[in-house]
Amino acid sequence: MVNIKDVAARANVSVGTVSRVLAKNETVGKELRELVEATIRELNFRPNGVARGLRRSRTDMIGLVIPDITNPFFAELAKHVEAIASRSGLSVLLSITNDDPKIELAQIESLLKSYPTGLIVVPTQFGASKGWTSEVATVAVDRRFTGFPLISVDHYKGAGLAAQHLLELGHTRIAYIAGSADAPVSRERRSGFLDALISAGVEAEIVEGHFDYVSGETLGRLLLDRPAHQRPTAIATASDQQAIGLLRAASDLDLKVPDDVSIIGFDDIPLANLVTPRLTTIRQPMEQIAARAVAAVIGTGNTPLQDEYLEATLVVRGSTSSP
Amino acid sequence: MVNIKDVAARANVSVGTVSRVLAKNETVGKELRELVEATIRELNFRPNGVARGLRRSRTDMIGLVIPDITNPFFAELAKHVEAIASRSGLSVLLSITNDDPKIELAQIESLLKSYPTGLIVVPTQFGASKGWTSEVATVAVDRRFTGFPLISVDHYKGAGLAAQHLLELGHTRIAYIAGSADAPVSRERRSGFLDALISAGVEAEIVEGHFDYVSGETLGRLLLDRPAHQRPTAIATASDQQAIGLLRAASDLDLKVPDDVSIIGFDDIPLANLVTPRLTTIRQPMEQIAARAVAAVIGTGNTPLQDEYLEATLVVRGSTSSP
DNA sequence: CTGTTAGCGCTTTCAA
DNA sequence: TTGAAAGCGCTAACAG
Repeated sequence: MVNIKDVAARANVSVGTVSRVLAKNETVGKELRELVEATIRELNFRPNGVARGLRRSRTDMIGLVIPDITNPFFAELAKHVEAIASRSGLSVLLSITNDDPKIELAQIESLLKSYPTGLIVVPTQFGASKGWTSEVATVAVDRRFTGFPLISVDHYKGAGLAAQHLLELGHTRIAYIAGSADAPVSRERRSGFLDALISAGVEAEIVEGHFDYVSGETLGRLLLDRPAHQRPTAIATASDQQAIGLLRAASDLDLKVPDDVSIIGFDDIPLANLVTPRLTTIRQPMEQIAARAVAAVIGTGNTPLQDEYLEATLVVRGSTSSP
Repeated sequence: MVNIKDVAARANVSVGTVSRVLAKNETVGKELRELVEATIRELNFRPNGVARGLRRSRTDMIGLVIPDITNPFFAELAKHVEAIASRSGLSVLLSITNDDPKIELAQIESLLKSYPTGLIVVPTQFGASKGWTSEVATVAVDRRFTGFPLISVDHYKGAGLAAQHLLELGHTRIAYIAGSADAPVSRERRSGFLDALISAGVEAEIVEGHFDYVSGETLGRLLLDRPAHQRPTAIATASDQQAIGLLRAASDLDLKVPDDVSIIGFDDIPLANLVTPRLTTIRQPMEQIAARAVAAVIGTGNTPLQDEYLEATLVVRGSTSSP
C-alpha cells in the first residue's frame, strides 16, 4: 500500500507537507499544495486512518450502542446517526446489546479499544448498567444513563399530547396500554398520559405489558373483548408497535377503528403510516435527536454536554375520531 | 491511559511478555502468565486496538455496507452479522448507501481507511458499482457484486416454491407483483416464479413496481379492483413488504384474504408473522447467510471464497388457501 | 511556509 | 521461555 512517505518522495516534498495538505492546513503554498494533491491522486494514496488514530489517540469513528436494530425506532435512529456522522467524515461502529446490561458493558469496553471520537448509547431498559471509565465523549439517547447527559424526546409531555387529543375528541372511557413499569421511559409516558387525564377529571383503565406488537395485541384483546358499554371508546398505547398489535386485535374482534374504538400510538415509526387505518400517533423528532446526539459527541463547541429534551408532536391520521 | 509498558513495568517483565499473554500465546510460563494477568486486572489495562491495528495493518473490525437499515430485511442481516462478529471479537463498522452507487463507493473508500479484517456488502440495486482496490477480504450478500463472491438465497428456486404452493392449492388465475426489472434480484425471482408456472401450463398476469409497501398497495389495487371473475384468485409478490401493502389494498376493497384472494410474499421479515392474516411466504435463512458471510470474510480457512447459494423454504401461514 | 524528527502503543523478529 | 528493539504510518512540535 502506498503511504505518505511515497507521496512525499514522489512530489519531492517532506511528509510534513503532505500531512498538512491532507489536513487542509492553509499554511501550505498554493503550488506545493496542488502538486501534492496531484501526486495523491496519481498514486491513489489513501491515508491510513489507523496510524492517524494512533497518533491522535482518537479515531474518526463514533460508537453507536443500541438494544435492537430490528426495532424500527432504533433503526431510524441508526440511519440518521450514520447519515450525519458520515457527513462529518466519521464512521459508525455499531453495537447491539439485546437489552442485556452484561452485554452492553462488554460491547462498550470493546468499542473503547478503537478509541472512537464519541459514544452514543441507548442504554438497556432495566437494571443500572454498570459504568465504565474513559475519556470518550458520551451521550445517552432516549433512556437515562446515570452520569451521562441525556438527549431525548420529552416522554411526559408527549404522552400528555395524546391524552389531550383524546379528550378534545370527547372521549371519557379511555384505556392505556403501558410499557413495563420497570422501565423509566414507560413510567414517564404513563404519568404524562394519566396526569393530563386527571387534570380533566377523567380516569383511565391501565394495563401493562411490553413495548412490542404481541403485548399490544394480547392486552388489546383483554380490553376490547367485552360488551360495547364496558368497552373503552379510546385506547392509547406507550408505543406504535403496541398500537399496531392492538389494531390487529380490534380487527380480529370485528371492531372498526376508529368507529368502534379510537387508537393512538407513540413514536411514529414508518409503519405507522402504512397500516390500516393509518395510525394517529405522537411523533418523535428522530432526525433532530440524532443530530443533537452526534453534535454533542463530536463537540462542535456550541454544544455543552447537558441534558436536552426535544418536543414531541401530535400526528393526526385515521385511527382516532369522536366516540 | 495505562498501556502495555505500564503493565510490564509493574509486573517486572518485558512488554513482549505482556503482549504474548494478551495473545494467549502458550509459550509464556504459567507463573509469569498469572502474574501478568493479575497486573492487567489490577491496573485495569485495556489494550489499545488502534496501535494493534497499525502494527498488524488490520483491525478487529468488519465493514458492513447496506442500502437501508430501516428495511427490515437488512436490519435482520445487520443484527445477525453483528452478533456473529461480536462472538469472534470483531466490531462492526456500519455504512448505509441509500442504494446510491456514488455513496457506496465513497463509503467503502472511507471504511477501507480503518483497515477492517473484511467487508460484507449488499451492493446497490442498479448500475454497476465501480470497483475499488484493496486487499480486504470482501463478499457480496443478496445481490451480485462483480468481481466478488456472492452469498445469497437462491432467489430463482425460492420463487419457484411460491409458484408450486399456489399450484398445489389449485389456483390457475394467478398474478405476480414483481420488483423493478432493472434489478437482477427481482428478475431472478420473477423468472423462478414464472418458469415454475409455465411448466404447469399456467400463465400469470405480471405487474411491476418496487420492493416496498407502497408499490404493493398500488399495484394490488390495480389487480383487485375489478369484478370477481376477472380478478386473480392468488397473487404472489417479490417481497413481503409488497405483500403487506397488498394486504392493505385487499382490506380497503373489502376483500377477504385468503377467502377472496390468496397472497404469498418473499423474505419472511418479522412483520410477516404479525399482520392479519399472518403472511404465507418464502423464508430466507438470514442467520445462515450472515454466518456464511462473516466466515467467508474472516477466512476460517475451511471457507473458500466462492459463491454460495442457500435454500429458501416455504412458510405456510394464513394468507393462502384453495380458491 | 517548509523540513526534520520524535514518538503514539503495540507485535514480532532476533538473540540469549 | 523471556527480553530487547525495530518499526507500522502518521501528526505535531520545533527549527529554520
